[in-house]
Amino acid sequence: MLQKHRFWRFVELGIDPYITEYSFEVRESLAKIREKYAYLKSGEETQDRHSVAGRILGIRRHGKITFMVLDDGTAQIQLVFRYDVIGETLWNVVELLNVGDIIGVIGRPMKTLRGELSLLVENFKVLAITWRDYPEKWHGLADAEKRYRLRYLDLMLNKKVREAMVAMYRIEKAFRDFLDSKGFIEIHTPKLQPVYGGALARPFITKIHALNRDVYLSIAPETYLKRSIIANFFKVYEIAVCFRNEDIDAQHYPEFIQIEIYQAFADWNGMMKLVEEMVSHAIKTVYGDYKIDVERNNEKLVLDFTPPWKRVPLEEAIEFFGHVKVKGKSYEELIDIAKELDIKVQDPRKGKLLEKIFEKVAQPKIQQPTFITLFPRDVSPLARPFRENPEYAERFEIYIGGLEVGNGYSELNNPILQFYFFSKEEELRVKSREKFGEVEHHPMDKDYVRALEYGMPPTAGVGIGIYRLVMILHGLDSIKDAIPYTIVEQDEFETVAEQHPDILEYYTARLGLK
RNA sequence: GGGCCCGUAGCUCAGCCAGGUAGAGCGGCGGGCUCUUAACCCGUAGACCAGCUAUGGGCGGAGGUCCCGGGUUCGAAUCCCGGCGGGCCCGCCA
Repeated sequence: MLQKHRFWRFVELGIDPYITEYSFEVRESLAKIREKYAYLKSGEETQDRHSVAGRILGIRRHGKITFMVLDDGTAQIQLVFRYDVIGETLWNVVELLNVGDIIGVIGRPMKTLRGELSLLVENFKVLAITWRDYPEKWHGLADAEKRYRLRYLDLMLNKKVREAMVAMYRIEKAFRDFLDSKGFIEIHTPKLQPVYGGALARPFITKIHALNRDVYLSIAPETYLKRSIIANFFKVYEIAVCFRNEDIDAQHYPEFIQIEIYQAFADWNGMMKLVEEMVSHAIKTVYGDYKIDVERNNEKLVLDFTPPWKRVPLEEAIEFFGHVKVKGKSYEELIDIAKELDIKVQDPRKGKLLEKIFEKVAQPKIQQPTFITLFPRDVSPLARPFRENPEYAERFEIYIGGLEVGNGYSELNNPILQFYFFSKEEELRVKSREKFGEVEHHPMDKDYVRALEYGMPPTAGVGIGIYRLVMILHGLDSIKDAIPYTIVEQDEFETVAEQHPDILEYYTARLGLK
C-alpha cells in the first residue's frame, strides 16, 4: 500500500471512527420523513430539524455542494451538504467520506430544484467507516459467488432480495396473527430427535455428547405437533426449521423453514379452507391485494390468491394438464408410460410413479394457487385413507407458480393402522434396497404409535414451505435468494489489521493493549 | 452420483476460440465546478513482491503475474491434464 490510508486523514481531523462517537440519537426514520414531507414543492425548504443515521450509498460531488444518498434501512433520502451551511471544518470531513461509511445527520427537509426530497445537512457525525470498497454503483454486486459469500452486501444493495426478506417476515407475522385470531398456539418441537419422521427424506445425524448417543436433526415437526394434539392442544402450529440431507438446487436447500399447522376435529377439506384463507389473508395484508404481479425470467405473471382455490385430483391433473391417461392403469402400464415420458424412476410403489408423471407433465403448468388432491395411499404413510376408496389418501398438495409449496392431509389417527403402515415402510426399505437401492421411506416410530394409542381426535394438518412461497411471490430464480444466509466454503483473504500494521499499532497503543 | 459453464484491477466485464509487451468503464487519488441523481470535464495511480532516497512523493533495477499446481511450447491469461471455489441442468428430497 503506497497510498496512506484515508483513515489517517480522519485522525488528523480529530475523528476516530471507533473512539470519537459511541452512539447517536436517532429521532426519525427516513421512511417517516419521506412520508411527512412529500408535500414539499421543488426549491422549498423547511425549518424543521431531524436527526437520522444510516449508511452512505451514493456520493455526487459538485465543488462546494455535495449530494449523498443515505440509507437507514427503512428508506433512502438525498443529503445535501453545502459549504456555506456547514463551514470549513465539517466540509473537510465531507471530502473524506466514501460510499459505505456510516454517519449520523441533523438536517432540514427540503426539496431540490430538480424535485428530489432531501435533507439539508446542518451537522453530522462520522459513526463508522468502511475499510473495503463497495461494488460499482451501476451493476452493483452481481457475481453469484460474491453475492452468497458477502451476503450482507447482497442484502444491503440488491433491492429484490431485500424486499423478499422483509416480505418473508411480514408473511410469517400475518400467518401468526391469523392463526392467533383462530385460537392456535405455537409449539416448539425438538430439532434433535431420536427417530426422524413426518416426511420422507434423508436426515442429518449428529451426536449428543451428554447422552453419548446419535440423534437426528428434525426433518419435520409433524409427529411432535400431533403429540401436542394428543396433549389436548387442539390447535397448534410451528414455524419450524427443517433439516434434510439432500442435494442443493434452485428449489431445495438442506435447511428450510416450514409452517406446519394441525387442527383437531377438522379433515382435509377444513384444512384446505384454512390454508386458502390464511395464505390469501397474508397476501392481502403484505401486498395490499389478492392479486399480485410477479416478474420471473422477464415474464410477467399475475397470481390470483382470491379464495377458493382450484381443487384437482392428482390423476385428473395428469390427464387434464399433461394429456396422459393414467386412471385405472396397472403398475406395469405406468412404468411404460414413465419410460415413454423419459422419466427415470425406480420404485416399487405405484403412487411414486404417478407422482413422477405428475411432476413431469402437469406441475409446470400449474401457475395459479391450486390444491392437487387424492394422492395415492402408498406414498402417504401418515395420512388417513380416503373415506371412499382406501387406495387413495385424503391428502392434498399446494402448487403455485409451478412449484410445490405445501402438503396436507386428514391425519391418520388410528394407531393400529399407523403401526401397520410403518411396518410396511420398513418392509419397503428392505425389499427395495435389493432391487432399486435406497428408497426414501418413513422409519418405524413406536413411540409415536403409543402416543396415538392414548387417543387422537380426527385431525387435519398442513405444511407450507416459506422460502418456496417467498421465492415465487418475488420471482426469485433460486431458493437461496430467499434464504438470508447460505453456506459457502471458506476462502482466503487478508484482514485490514493484517494489511495495515500501522493502524493495528495505533489501536493497540491507543487502548493500551500491549 | 452424472453433465455443462464460469474464475482477469476494489466492482462490472473485455482479451482466450485462431499462444507473442494485461485492457475498458465505474470506483480510488489530484484538480475544476453551490441543485446533482449512473452528475460532468481534465489528469493520475492501481493486477504481486521489493531496493534506494525520503515521508509528499520521486528515482532506478530485478523478478513475478490473469484461482492454484503440473504439462506442451522459443514463448501460456490464452492450449492440455489435475485440483480448489462458484453457478446451472439431470437423478433423489419440499
